Amino acid sequence: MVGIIVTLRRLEAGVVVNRTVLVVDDNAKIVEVLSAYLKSEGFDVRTAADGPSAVASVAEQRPDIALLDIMLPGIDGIELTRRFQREHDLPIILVTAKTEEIDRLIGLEIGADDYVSKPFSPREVVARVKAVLRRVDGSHIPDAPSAIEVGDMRIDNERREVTIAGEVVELTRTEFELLATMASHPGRVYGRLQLLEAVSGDAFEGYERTIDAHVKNLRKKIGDDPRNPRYVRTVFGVGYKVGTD
Amino acid sequence: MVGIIVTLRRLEAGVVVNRTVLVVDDNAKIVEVLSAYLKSEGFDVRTAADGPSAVASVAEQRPDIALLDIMLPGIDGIELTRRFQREHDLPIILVTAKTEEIDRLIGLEIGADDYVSKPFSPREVVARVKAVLRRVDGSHIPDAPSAIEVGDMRIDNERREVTIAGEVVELTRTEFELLATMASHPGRVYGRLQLLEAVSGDAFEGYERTIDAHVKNLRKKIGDDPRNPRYVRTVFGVGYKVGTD
DNA sequence: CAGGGGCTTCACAGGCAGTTCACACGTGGT
DNA sequence: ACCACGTGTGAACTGCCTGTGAAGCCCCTG
Repeated sequence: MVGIIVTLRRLEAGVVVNRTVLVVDDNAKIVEVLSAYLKSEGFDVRTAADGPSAVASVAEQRPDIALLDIMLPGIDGIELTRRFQREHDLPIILVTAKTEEIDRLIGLEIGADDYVSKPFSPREVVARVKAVLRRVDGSHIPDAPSAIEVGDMRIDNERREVTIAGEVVELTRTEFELLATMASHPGRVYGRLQLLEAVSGDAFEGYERTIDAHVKNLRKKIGDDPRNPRYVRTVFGVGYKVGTD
Repeated sequence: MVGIIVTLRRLEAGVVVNRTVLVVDDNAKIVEVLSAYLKSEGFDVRTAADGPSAVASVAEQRPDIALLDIMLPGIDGIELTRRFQREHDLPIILVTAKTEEIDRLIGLEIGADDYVSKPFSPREVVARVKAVLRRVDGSHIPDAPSAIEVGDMRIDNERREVTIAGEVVELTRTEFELLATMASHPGRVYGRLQLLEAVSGDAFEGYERTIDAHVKNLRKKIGDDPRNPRYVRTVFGVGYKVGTD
């Protein structure tokens, strides 16, 4: 069981302080991947592998937000959520193994600020962490515009929704991640390995050409012709990019 | 007239040099992935697939840091660590297959500067490489160069795009690599073998004159006259260079 | 447990890019 | 000025890269 704490910058008595995120999961790999992403986004990260460790970590120093797995040794995520919210008014994002659990949790009025179901992409988690922090203290969190526009296409990270000329386009999780990743830096070229990592969290396993398949499906849905693309351009021998030539 | 925007560099006797990382692993894919990420962060990367090759590579030219797999044909990573640290005072990051091995290794006081356990994310590795280099020589490591300017030509690595006086010039992958490689050290002369390696990743197969063909095509696209070049100059009997005379 | 959706992998086809060759031209040395 | 050798160049050839449809697999759903 591992817990991670992450932070984004915040102004405190005139001093710039990184936001701290506590990540709690017993899967070391998940913790590692999330840590890397959160750190690269400017958060400070602390980790815990089980319930009691998480409690100790929060008691020692209150993080700005906690990411809790539900299945946890010692004390489970639900109990932790109750305790942290009551005692520390801590924003919480719960991680569940099954989608259906979310409904049950909401029914139980657990009161977490957001939920993420596995499998999730690191990008998605980071986006939600930022969203919750933004919502909670309404402040300026650098980066992460909630929506990006490329031509008449609009990518809304918070709602996880893409519209073209106002029309909603239904995308799968992977397709959205692919598009959102590339659109976060329009014009920048992304290699297949980078995209594979952004989509699956691991660049080492998996077939690079899988990305091609997703790009194909994505293009079909957004009505993009590979020969004359408006949105997703292929960069021969390198990868793909979105937007400006 | 040469202008450099940003880059991962260090001043050495007045000369700008990229940091060099030696990646040693017998898994070709891992080497490939790590190389890609490290290069995209502005590092020069050399690779070796076994112990003896690594020794030869370091003897030939000392890298700034080495990334060693523990399980290695010929000479294992632990022995390499001892040798490199004793003989070259080389910063080392060890890669292990099992987390538990790390504790054992620390117990053995191998003296590596850091450890990474598989599976790891490429980002994590890059972060640790930077951290170790920062720790070792105290200097801040800036982010990867986003663009280099030579006269009115701008080479944007992130977008993989070249503009001259604001006009975009369409280049193939090889042409871009060629130009970007030479432009990373304006004024420095590159031999055909060096360029062949930079472009194909392998200097030992291929015809040197192939570079000439690419230079020809490149010059045509950027509007450079071989007799009176503004950007890519021929160094008779040696190779090519970009920029200042 | 049958159905469906989504992710991955595979095989094939077409096209673009890389390589090579041969010859013309320029360079530098004698 | 001549010669030898390195370089510029256009065209043909080869090979790699990408786009694509289809099949397999896994997980979730009803």
